[in-house]
Amino acid sequence: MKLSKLLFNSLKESPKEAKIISHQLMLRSSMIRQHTSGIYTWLPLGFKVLKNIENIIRQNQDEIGCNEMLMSTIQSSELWKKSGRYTDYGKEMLRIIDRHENELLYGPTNEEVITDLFSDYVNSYKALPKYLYHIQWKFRDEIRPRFGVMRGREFLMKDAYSFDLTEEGAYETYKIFFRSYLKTFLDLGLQPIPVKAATGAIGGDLSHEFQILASTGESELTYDPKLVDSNLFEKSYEEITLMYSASDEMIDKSKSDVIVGRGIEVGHIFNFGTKYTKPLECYVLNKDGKRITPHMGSYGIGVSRLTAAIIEAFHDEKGIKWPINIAPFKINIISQSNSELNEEIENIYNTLTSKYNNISLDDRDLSIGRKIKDSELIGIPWTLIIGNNYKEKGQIEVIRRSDGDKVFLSKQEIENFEFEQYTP
RNA sequence: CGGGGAGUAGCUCAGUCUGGUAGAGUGUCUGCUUUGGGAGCAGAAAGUCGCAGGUUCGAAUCCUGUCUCCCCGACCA
Repeated sequence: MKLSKLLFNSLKESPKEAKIISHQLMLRSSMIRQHTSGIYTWLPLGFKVLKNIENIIRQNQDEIGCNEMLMSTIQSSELWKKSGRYTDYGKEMLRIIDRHENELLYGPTNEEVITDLFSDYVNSYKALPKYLYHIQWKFRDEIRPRFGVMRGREFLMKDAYSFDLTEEGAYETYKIFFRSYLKTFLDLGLQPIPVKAATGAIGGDLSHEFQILASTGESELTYDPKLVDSNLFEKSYEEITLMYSASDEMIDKSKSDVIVGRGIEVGHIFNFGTKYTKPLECYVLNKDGKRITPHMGSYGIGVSRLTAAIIEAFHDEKGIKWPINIAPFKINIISQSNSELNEEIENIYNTLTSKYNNISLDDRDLSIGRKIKDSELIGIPWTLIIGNNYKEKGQIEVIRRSDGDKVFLSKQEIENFEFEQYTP
């Protein structure tokens, strides 16, 4: 994409409401704009990042046989009255009355809707287990929204729901999701710490949060340092859960040899048995024709929060440093304006675009210094400068955002350069 | 919800104490000069001073009410 076409306006100073680095950088780089407290418009750059994260999550869900679907944002209150949560959920729930005086709500989560749907569509034990998910906007009327999209009221969440015939089956499913979550966060370039967690309003007896370590994180956690391991996925569920970790309300004060830190909760998984299937009268028939109440679990990932969490993990004083598979653009080509090289540059841009399909060309009429600053702020993994060095020596300067390393390559070499081999 | 703070130009802020009719930096626009690290010069546009009411000859400034936003704490992906 040519940056002259992009709705984008970098800010030198950060708006005063932004207190944490990810919020500041998201505002300065035109990723988001606040609409009202805890509610944001995703501008083109932020939206690209959001979609990239979403796709990595989607691939991982699909890998474990999860069905993607899309449930509505607005729900009827009826099912919530059946499950008992219409009163339990309290003021966090945004309630809406339609013109016929019907009570509706903006969904904060989807256990009721999915259980009702499953109950209608699945009648036989042969269909189990089934995993369903969607990626949809949620609304929770937080007491105090803060830190930009880190704690918004409206947020994008991937929520999956599993249905198993037995408690044992549900436990096996829980382990599958547990491991899939580790892989998802590692794919996103993050180091997840799974911690035993309280189950809160969702209910149930088994639950893990997935935390990303960050000093600005909202939750306190303690963990065995061995959990910080980029090969964590190689270990089994049992091996991992033997290592100690706990979120604040579960902390065992007598423990030693553990690290106390702060984290950003980016995922949460629950195993809650028949908590919803029972009140909503969801059942399937077993081979004896007897009614069996399925065991459920639910599995959330905060997609919009992850954009902020990733920035918290990858930034420096100059701006964001996106991992290459999340970056809004992989490569940004910078040139001088009014250059005689325009045709050459256009060629290089087209060649790289056909290879990587996600390249930007900064064709704005600005000084080269300004373009470099913007490229750093936005956090594009590779910046190519086609300027004096190219004119004089045929060299393109290639700068890697992660560490600032530079190499000078010819036009020929650029076409064969392995840009994908990149970790921040 | 309790405690604290703030609303003045797109952004950062001064002006409010002591009332006299709107300022700076940055960004934006135009022209010229520039072009390797947020360039220089000249010119321009841009704000019903959050909103409503009151006091006053006169209100960004004083008074009353109200709305919004932010920060600290208790809940959550």
